Amino acid sequence: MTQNLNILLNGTAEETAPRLLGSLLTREIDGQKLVGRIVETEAYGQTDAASHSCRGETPRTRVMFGPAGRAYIYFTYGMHYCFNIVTGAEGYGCGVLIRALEPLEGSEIMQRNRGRGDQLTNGPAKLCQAFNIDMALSGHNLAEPPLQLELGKQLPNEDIVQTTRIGITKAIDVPWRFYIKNNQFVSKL
DNA sequence: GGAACGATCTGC
DNA sequence: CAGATCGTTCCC
Repeated sequence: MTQNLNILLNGTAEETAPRLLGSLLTREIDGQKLVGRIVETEAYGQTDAASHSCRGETPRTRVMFGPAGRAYIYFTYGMHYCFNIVTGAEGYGCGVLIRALEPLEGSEIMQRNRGRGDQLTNGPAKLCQAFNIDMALSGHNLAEPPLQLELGKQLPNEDIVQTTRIGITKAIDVPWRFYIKNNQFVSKL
């Protein structure tokens, strides 16, 4: 499994982002298990004005420049966490933001974590709250519990929509957002 | 030291 | 559409 991740994550963020669609994210907390299927991703590259890594390595972005297959998590707007999968070669800062999941297992716990019964994982900060992902998991190796990535088989191109990214003010024309066509758990259509 | 600004979400 | 709310970055 670890070897498997390395093969896929060797690519750049924009190569990897569409291939992560359909993969599973498993979270274990207090003996409970949460599972979600990745349905929306965004790529952030090193030479990308919208990326945290574009000005080089800083204390905050250090994980992005580390080995692929780790979790780059950041805190934003004074209250939200977002979760990325680091890709690419060590020393090259890029990653894939996970924007939405389809809940497959443990949705009752996700509801409790979210404090509501709907909109559990259809947004980057929402899914972090549902999966209890915060800075404690920064740099975590996603081949290991308690947060694991299990690669799915690559989806056919006709099932993937490619478009521009959301919520950014720089490089707004770069088409590095990918989501599963007709999936109701995507954050925004 | 200080100010500006978020890869967002929620409720009005 | 504005407010919440604070760490990071950059400039003086």
